[in-house]
Amino acid sequence: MSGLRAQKKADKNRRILEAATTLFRQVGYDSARIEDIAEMAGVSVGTFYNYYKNKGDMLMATVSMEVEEVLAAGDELIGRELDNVSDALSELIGKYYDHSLTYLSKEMWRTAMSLSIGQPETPFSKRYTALDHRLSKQVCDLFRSLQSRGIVRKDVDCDATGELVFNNVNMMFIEFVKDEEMDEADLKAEVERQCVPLIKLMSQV
Amino acid sequence: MSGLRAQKKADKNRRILEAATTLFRQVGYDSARIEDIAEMAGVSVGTFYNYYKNKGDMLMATVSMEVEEVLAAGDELIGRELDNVSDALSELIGKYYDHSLTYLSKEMWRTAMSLSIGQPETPFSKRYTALDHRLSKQVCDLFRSLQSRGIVRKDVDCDATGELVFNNVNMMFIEFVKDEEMDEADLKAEVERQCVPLIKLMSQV
DNA sequence: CTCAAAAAATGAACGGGTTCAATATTTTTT
DNA sequence: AAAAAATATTGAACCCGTTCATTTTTTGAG
Repeated sequence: MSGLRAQKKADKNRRILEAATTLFRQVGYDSARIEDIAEMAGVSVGTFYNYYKNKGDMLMATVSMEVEEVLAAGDELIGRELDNVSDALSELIGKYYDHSLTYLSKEMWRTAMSLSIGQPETPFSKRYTALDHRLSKQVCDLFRSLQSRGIVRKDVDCDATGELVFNNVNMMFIEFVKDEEMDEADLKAEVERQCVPLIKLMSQV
Repeated sequence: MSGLRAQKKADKNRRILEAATTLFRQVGYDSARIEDIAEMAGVSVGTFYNYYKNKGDMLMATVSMEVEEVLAAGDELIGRELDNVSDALSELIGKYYDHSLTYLSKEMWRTAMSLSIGQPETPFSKRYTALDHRLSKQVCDLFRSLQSRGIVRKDVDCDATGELVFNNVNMMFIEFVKDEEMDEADLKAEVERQCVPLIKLMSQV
């Protein structure tokens, strides 16, 4: 019987993850001390560090979950037959933004982004960056899909434009999480404002 | 004689700033301990905190200096009479990037950005964000200047497009400072690749 | 010059993330 | 089933940024 160890491990892993996400949302990422998380999970501080490399790593589990779900929703959208760039993009971006606060608070997003920029060599940062790239790629894919159906001009470079749009969407999202006052409607309005001119230019005449 | 106090204060301020920037560049921001900075400046740890609110605040002096100089160079450029969007933009962005590592290392930039996102309510973040906005505004101004001289199409929204381009330039700069391998040429090539299609679209036909 | 008030300097102590040597538990071997 | 080996747990100790009560220095009034 060598299942005992694996069983306990899985159980503890789950309890730690649960305790951490609960506390992050309840008292905020910064105020949630490792000691508290460990206590709530019924393990010692040392054990916490056997399961997660550090506090930031705990976030990645949640960030990953959030972004994976968003990516899946996006793929579903690309499969559909949309008939103009503006609506298609609005809907894709809407899915990104609507989902963004499902598991994560603004503070958690800020921390994730902050870690990803501040410590680019960590696994955390590399995973975060990879997720970002997949999102960026998805915007490119949407454009390509629309282009193949004659909705986007043939001479538009879908990769360049997709990245351009995604970078913008992402930058606006950073402003969004930096500002507790800003709500989703404000965010969407800002993106709309900045991207509309570009979309007009790339639409079939 | 009440100049003694002010004199000493200015002197210590200078010594602390000098020690900090030296150490930040010499051993890196993270590895430079407050204790070391204080010792090199010939003051105590407590005194360090009388002069700067915290470690991150030390960075802002340097970041400010860097960005102010870049902004001045940019203004000079806008004054000149350039005759096509692509060259004008390349030159402006070139000025941004060429100057970027004059006083700051990549690690220092990363830290500044990381702090600015992670702790948006601090004076540090607010100052950083304000500098960013001025840079963004400058790109808009360049476009408007070109538009008034018939080089950019009349129907282009200079603010929307300027922000779009700046956001992209900024995001590429983030990638640049995140990656120690990446050099300035790589950075410029990436921006070129992403922005060229947009520039074509906005140029006068 | 003296002294009380104001300003500045100090470093020990604190807090919280992280490490690690010692201890405990589980698995494997015989 | 006992011993040895492998694996997991533990919490005290460490590091470093930051704070704050105490001490030192400067100033201006009498």
